[in-house]
Amino acid sequence: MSDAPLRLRFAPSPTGFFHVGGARTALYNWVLAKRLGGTFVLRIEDTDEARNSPEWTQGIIDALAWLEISADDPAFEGPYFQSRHRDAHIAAARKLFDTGQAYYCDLTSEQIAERAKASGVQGYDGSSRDRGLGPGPGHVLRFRVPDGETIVEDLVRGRVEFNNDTIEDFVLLRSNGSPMFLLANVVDDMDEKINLVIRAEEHLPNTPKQQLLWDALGEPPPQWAHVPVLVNEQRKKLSKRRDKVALEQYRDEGYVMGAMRNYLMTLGWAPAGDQEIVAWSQIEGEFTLDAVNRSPAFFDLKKLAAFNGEYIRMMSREEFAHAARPFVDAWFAANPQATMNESWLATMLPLLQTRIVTLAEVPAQIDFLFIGDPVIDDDSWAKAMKDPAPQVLADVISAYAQTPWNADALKDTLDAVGQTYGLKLGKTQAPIRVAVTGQRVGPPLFEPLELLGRDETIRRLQAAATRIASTR
RNA sequence: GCCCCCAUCGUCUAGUGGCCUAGGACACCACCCUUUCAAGGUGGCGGCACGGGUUCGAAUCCCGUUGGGGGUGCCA
Repeated sequence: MSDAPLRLRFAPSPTGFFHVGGARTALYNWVLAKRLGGTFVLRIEDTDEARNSPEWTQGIIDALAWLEISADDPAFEGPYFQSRHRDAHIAAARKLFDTGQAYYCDLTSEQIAERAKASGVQGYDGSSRDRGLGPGPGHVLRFRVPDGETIVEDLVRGRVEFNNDTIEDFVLLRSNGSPMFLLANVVDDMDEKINLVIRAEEHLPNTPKQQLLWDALGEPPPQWAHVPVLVNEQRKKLSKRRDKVALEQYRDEGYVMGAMRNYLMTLGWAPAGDQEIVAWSQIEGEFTLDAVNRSPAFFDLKKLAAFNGEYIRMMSREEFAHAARPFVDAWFAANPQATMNESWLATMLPLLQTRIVTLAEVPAQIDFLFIGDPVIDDDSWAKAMKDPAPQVLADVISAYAQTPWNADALKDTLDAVGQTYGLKLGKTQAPIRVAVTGQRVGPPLFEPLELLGRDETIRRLQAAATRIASTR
């Protein structure tokens, strides 16, 4: 490798939501840029006019920022837009044509398919190579693949050999004159002085073609590193159609950045030691490409969830309250009849921190506090209100009329009632919990009772007693 | 079809010829703790795809088989 400063790039196309696979590739590029003092170039490959849309570009920038790949960081350069370099791509194409390394071809896709069918050999057969065609309507510019073999030295996969006979004369310029990916990508890498390309393995078959282009244009190719693809449970490449791949969606569902970032890094790589949940600083200090795995990795939602729960538990109370806030606010916005009580929220939040996996679960755990009547879950009701629950309920109502109103006393009083029926506390609290919260499971019970106060608690207990009476 | 890549518990991985009776994590199961549910603790289940070599010695090196994946566009 030369002594030139390390320049990496991440080159997504703005054709949809930001993909978790793209996020992993971006992270691998970013961590190396930070680790080695290199530059991370963001290049938006917006040359597919049919599928591009400007809003996706902002989505990419926002998603990267969420992962703390910040446009404000000195290591970050860009974004550059490939579409603005069209002239350079075309100039490179012209140079290849002028030097005899590319030629025009007027065959349509249909004609090529017919010839392939007739000859039994798939792909384009190079039949226009020596026809001396110039540019014109319906003419594409094709690269004249030289004889020999192309050897790709890959930092992850080692030496990969391709016989040039297996590489067809690929298209550089469409018949409308616009440059194609293979060319544009190389010319931009050249212009931006990229010397290490880290991308997904699906690009490995493109690499000999691109390396040939570098040679033909008279520049030494960059180093390559092809990282394994991310796959679904069927072990197929993650796809936007089939799989949940939008990074934004995970963020909106309450996955936290640290967990996502840490998890993504462990798909194909592992930090030293027995710990895989580690600080970003450790990852930055340890990551190397030769330690990256070569086989595809399954993007496992369960493990992501486990990481997320772990990261939530690692938060301080303040961090957790801050992180949960948008989800609480969203719930109140959707439930205008509910009344916010900041102090109650602050009391409950710490009780939730070990009980949720995503931040989006927060509102459902505490909503009963802020609405007039809890929404009774039928299944919970049926299970909790079996005998002797009605009698327990009645006894608790009268006992709670005079108990000192604090969580400890409420617990002791309830326990005492239960014992007269030979019940353990776990059983005794069930009907009370359902009466007050509507649910059989939830956060610890006595703290919210204390918050709700004697009147409201007894009102809810009585409502439950009435409901029992009316269904008998 | 052709080209290329890959192959350690169900999953993500550690392992770079002896430290491996293969380690960790997720998931799963059991027990403990416990006001429900979690969290936490303890323990358990479970793997080097197969067949040949090389070597005193192979999860590690070589070859083959099988299996999986990627590519094969006037998409990127």
